[in-house]
Amino acid sequence: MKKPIYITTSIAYVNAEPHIGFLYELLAADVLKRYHQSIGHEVFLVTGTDEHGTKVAQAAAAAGQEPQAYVDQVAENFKALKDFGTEYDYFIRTTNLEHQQFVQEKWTKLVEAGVLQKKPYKGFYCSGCEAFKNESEIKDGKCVIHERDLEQIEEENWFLILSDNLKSGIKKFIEECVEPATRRQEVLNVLESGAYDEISVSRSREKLSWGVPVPNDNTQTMYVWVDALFNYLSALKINSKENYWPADIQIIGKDILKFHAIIWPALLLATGEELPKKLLVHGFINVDGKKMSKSLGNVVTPAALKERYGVEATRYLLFRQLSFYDDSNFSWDEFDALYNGELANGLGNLVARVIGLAKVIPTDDLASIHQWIEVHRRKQQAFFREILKRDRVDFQREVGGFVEGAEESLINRGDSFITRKLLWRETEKKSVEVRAVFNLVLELSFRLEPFMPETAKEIRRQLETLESKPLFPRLQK
RNA sequence: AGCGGGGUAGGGGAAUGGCACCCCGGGUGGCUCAUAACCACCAGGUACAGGUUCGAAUCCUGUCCCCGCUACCA
Repeated sequence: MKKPIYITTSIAYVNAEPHIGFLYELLAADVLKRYHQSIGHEVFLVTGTDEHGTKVAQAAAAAGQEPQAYVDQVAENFKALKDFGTEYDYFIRTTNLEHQQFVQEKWTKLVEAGVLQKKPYKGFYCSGCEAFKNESEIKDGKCVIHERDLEQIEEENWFLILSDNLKSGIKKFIEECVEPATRRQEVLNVLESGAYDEISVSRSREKLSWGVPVPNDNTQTMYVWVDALFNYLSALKINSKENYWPADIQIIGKDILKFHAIIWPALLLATGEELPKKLLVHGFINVDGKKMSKSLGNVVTPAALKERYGVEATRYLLFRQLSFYDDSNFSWDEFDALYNGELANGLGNLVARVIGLAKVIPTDDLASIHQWIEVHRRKQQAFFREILKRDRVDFQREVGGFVEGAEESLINRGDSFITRKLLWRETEKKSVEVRAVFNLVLELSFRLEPFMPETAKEIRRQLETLESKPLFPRLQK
């Protein structure tokens, strides 16, 4: 029996409401889960929230709430992304007591392994970065990023020490598991620069009170990343599924690559755990060319997309318009154009055409539709197996329903076929051709199923009943 | 400053050394089954200057320009 597939997203930091970047990541995990399930794999998908840290405490204070009450409330907003058909199996929260206990056990192990050491530390601390800065990051006594004065701090902190041995294990991991290749190179540079040879992984309690206490050291709180990264394992422990490790696919954003490609494998190697098989790194979504931010007021929320396009079309549009592995740009106009062009005029219209024509397929012929469906299901399974063998799934292409090895979509092929064969004339004499295009739509429904599961089922329902109902009504200006 | 990403048709995006492709928009013709939808054809493109190569959007060097790593933020 093959080990079940374990897929994770990053856990979202709860100092703000969810936006479409996180939804996109979660949807990608969901699509991969559906690909695997459709070929018979068991899958466990975990997402969740990272709820510790100074910024969360500050956000709570700003909202006039106790941190726990605040995170309880925000976590619900992230859980609600299930509305988008994201079938996660477990939602991990780092304030979960079992998780915290788990992290403390791991911490103790890391100390025993000699990887964590407490050392007096004298350094320059930037309150903007919430990190100590080394010489290359300081200019004229100021942080080069924040251009603000640094605090000189002398205190004892815990450090994660990367031995040469650990580093070579990390390097191997990066070379084999990080996708896409540009990210691989980027993070290899960081590893080799030595900037992460010693990482401060605790903060004094006064500075950071909202976090997991360091075991046997009541002066220190764990750095949030140590706490957060272990969620991928604690989620399994909590569900008694430890045997699902190592993760098959971990999906993250490019901003947290260093933590996942350097610190995470270090923690795993040092505690004798296997490393994840793949780290899939996505880019960011800009809005009208600018980064999404509260101050610019250009944050696009999942709810806004859902309201305009509905869940199924939102899933389609995010994957079709945006480039998963690179940064890309969101604009309402482009989404509208794509919705009308490919979903209303393309897919929806084609299904309606075919239903109309299919009335000439002899009834006893149509009675065997279930067999046709099974044929297509098996055909798609073979295709999906091929897709999953690739280093990374090209979501943008797959969601477009392209014919294998061609730059033509099945939709265009169907429309073109109907027109060339003039299927609406003397239709009763062309039942062979009608059946061909009918089957093409069946195939399309399976192809799109990981992205638009409800639509796929609805297409098959309409084909079985020959009852036409617009799938994607045109958007009016 | 440093690190990283990028510049592809009028707009937006693909293309991991091998026919530059997709969506929107423009033009011409066709069709009227279908959601005023669809089909065919046409026009139009790799920022600039060199180099490597049988072959470069892709690799190398240089120039110009844009963006991210900067509160909030994936």
